[in-house]
Amino acid sequence: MTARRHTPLPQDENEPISCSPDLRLTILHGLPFFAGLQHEEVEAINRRFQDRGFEPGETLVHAGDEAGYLFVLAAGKARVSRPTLAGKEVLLDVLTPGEFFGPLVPGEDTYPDTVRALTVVCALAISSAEFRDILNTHPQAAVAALDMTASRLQAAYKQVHQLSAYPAEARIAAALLTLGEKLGRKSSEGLLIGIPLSRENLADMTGTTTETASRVLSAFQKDGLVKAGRGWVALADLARLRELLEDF
Amino acid sequence: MTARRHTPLPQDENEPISCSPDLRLTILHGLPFFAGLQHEEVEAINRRFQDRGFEPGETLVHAGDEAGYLFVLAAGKARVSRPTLAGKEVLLDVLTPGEFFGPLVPGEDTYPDTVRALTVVCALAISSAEFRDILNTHPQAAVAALDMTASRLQAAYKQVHQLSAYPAEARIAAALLTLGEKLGRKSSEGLLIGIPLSRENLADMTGTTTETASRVLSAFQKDGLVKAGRGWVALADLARLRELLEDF
DNA sequence: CGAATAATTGACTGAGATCAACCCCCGTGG
DNA sequence: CCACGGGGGTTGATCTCAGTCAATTATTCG
Repeated sequence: MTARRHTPLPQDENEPISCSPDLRLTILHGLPFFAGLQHEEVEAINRRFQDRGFEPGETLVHAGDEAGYLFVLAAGKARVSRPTLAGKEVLLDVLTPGEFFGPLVPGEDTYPDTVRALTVVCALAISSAEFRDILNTHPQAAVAALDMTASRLQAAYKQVHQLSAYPAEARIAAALLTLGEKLGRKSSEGLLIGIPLSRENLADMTGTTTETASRVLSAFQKDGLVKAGRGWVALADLARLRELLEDF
Repeated sequence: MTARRHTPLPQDENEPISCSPDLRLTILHGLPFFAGLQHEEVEAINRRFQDRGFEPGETLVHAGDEAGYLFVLAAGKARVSRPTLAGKEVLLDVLTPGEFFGPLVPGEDTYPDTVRALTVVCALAISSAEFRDILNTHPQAAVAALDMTASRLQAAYKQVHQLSAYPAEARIAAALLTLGEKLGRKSSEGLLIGIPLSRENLADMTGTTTETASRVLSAFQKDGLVKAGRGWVALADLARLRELLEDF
């Protein structure tokens, strides 16, 4: 028996922000990139971006496609995954507003990863060359980009470490805790992970299979560590979940 | 029978560059960070760094230590590894001249990783705050730092992907090819990997054990793909190694 | 209500970890 | 020079975690 029928996920908390022109400026101002800049500077930068909206599930870019544009995620969440030759997908990251992806140095000619919208997404697109120009003329933006990239690098290192050293159970616990930190919101079920999260997704990000993810999650649920249903997971006992990680 | 007795590694090609004061300027000028700057600017920057030399095997920073300084690797090579609670080490990266590590944003208070010199190393140390100041005032340096970090992020993603999707044999082949690209030099044995590389090292970076690394390497050797001995590996047949990777 | 998709559960299998014995270098000191 | 010792490397036997295959049950949606 699962914890509750229907999804407890805010199903249309579709953040009402779309890509409407009048909101772009506000959004840009709020981005860590341009936090310290003058209004006129942001306006000038604003003109250099195109905006594009995406529905949940839509693909922003497809791995292998020509890397025409660099995207800055203005609103919403997106998943970055890399396809395996065997047809599987490995989930590498979840992007939140302010983060960017795409060809940073002009040499990269195809996207290595597929990026898909998890919620309603507003993305700002720009050519690699123009983005570099902005970075070169606005040191704060460059430093902000560096900070974000450095923190993503740390997250990736953490993932490498865990994949190398931990068994499946611990990796899934770790993934849940990371997701909870990044995307968690309080709910009656516990710390609810704020994106649709299937067993398959969880398997993709921990290097396991749906079956293993399901078994581990069932075990966790029986022990009262999590509550889970079709497409969602909530963390019911953070402390014991962390504790479980220590044992490796 | 191994391919050859004694190590074919250039055992004292200890790049004669030390941290001597008169060479620091030259080194700084050569770093991608400061490539486009005026001589006077580099001189000013130079004064803000301390230099520190390390012998092969010496530890630059230890995981868990207070993250006092940020280091820029001026000369030599160093390995970045993260210890497991179980006492193992996962090799995350090999740093080459120009790359940096340490607390980039002032919040990071302890080093997450251990960094050890692989060769004679000259490192330039600076406080996080001062480094940020340099980045803020020299956009090109910030963009260079971003480029390096972005490329390390890509490498880390690649590693995550491989750990999740490939079996041990393929991961080892991939690791060898990556090392060959980054550290390879031509030799009579083939493309010789220019750092001491034990089976254990290889295991650490591919999430396997010494025994598995040894078995796989033996198999590769029997097939003429590599030549290996105590502490070194050379790639004898790049094409077939790459081909082997395709089959997954 | 069905049809489609997600999740669960069980039985079987296999890649690779673990445990253990042994060999080879290579440095050291008598 | 040789005896010794230790660390890296190899090889084999066994065991186990998790992947695979397969059947069944939930849940959502048209």
